[in-house]
Amino acid sequence: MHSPELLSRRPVPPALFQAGQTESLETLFAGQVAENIAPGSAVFWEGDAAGHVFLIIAGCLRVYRTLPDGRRAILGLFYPGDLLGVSVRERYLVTAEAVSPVKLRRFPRRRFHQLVDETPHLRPMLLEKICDEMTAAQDQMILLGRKTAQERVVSFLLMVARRSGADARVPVEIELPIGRLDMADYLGLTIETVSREISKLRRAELIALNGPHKVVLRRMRSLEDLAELDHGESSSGGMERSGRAWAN
Amino acid sequence: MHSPELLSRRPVPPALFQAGQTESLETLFAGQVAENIAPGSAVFWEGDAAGHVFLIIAGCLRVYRTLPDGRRAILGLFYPGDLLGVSVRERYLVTAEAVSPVKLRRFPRRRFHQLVDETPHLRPMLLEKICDEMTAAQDQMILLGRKTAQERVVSFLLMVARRSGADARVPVEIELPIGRLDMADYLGLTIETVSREISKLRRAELIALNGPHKVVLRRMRSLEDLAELDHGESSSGGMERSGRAWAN
DNA sequence: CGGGGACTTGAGTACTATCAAGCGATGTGG
DNA sequence: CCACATCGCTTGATAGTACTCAAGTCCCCG
Repeated sequence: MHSPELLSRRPVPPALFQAGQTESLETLFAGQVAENIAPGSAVFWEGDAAGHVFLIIAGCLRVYRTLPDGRRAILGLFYPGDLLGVSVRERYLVTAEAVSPVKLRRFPRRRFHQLVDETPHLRPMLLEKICDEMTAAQDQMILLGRKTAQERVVSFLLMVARRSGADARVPVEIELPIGRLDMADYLGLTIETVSREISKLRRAELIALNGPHKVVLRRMRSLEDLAELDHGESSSGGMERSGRAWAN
Repeated sequence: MHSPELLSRRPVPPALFQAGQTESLETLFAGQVAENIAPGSAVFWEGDAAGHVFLIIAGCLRVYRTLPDGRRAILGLFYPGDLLGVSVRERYLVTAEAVSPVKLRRFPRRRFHQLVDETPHLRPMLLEKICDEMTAAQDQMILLGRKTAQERVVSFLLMVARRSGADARVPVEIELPIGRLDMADYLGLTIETVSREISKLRRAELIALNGPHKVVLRRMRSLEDLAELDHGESSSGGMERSGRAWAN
């Protein structure tokens, strides 16, 4: 959902020069120690006082909220380069947990906002990050509200492929960052449905599996058709629509 | 309820703004003519060049996106006081349409961002607006991904009640801003399911109807239980949870 | 008074969830 | 080294929620 190449033409604010000290938001974190988070441990919990902003260096995190009766919804996945906890709120509204071994740097939240606010060329960068997050959230609302199980799973695979930088044509092998249960909670499905849809895709020879976490996308074009891409997330031009044209 | 007169201060030419004169984001729009949009007409379309930011003065708008095969997902509803089109993107990613007669003011987008960027006390206000929108989007993802039809409908009714400023106890009458089809596309359901759930709530005497658009919430506490409120949207303290404890 | 739109209700279906095994890797202890 | 427990995933059988298709009602408006 982050397509930096399309957005990088920001109008640079005509303003005072800070002598090019901080080039980007990331450099704010350069002085902070890198921390390691083990898979399954939380960076922060829903309800915690929002003390820091985090820059992800390596690994993958899940951000989720839980209903009173235990149902869980994963609201986003965070990758290297993403900022976590930029919200203006005083408390985190979600829980953030490492999925794989994560490396990150933290920065006090208030000071972060203060620094960004004082640095003209950083302000639009923060706004853009947040707008990207908003766009991702909108894509997700469409997926959850209007896509079928199959479309959700395929959309997810394509999203992972895109984030892996694999715009490449034909057989792309991707590594799924999360397990089936996380996929289910991210896609608004059950673990069994996710598993079944993946099996169906495999039987249809649109994908192949090298273990449960390695997926080869064998026919990108067909997959893109199946995902019912809306314009916001296209990664290569699809042509005509085919109904559910393949075997069950 | 949403007093438009609060937003239409003195008409001050935007060019004259100096630090200290602008009290809030709304005042930026004070000098712009108010436009009227008829129900069903669009303010802008998905894909349009993002030329303006809009301040809603009166009425209600739906913001949606459509999949290639026609399925529609309403991503948000906009009310007086809300800002529309604040995204940093060069094109609108959604369509915005008036539901009821809408009154709004527009402001050139780039100039809006430039002005906000140059005005220290406005910057945090914009950030906060966007963070609020993000929070709403997260609530919606939980609703769409993990709530049942009944919970979605009840959540919607309570959201409308909250926005109507009705924190009041007992029998609250609310006016639904949108019709059944819009509710369906907003809640990720079909029109029939929405209708049926409302009928069930009526038969259970949790609500009453004065025509399809006027709903009396007769037992707030029970409704709140049924909505499976997560912490982010509580409007009055609920205590214990009750399973689906009422007749079908 | 008739037409149309919005909403409601009914009957049958389909998709996804639920419940329940089964499978295959990994890891541990006897 | 192998039995055995565990965990994550897959598969099967069945159930149930929400969808689809189809009337039917109500109300507004011409």
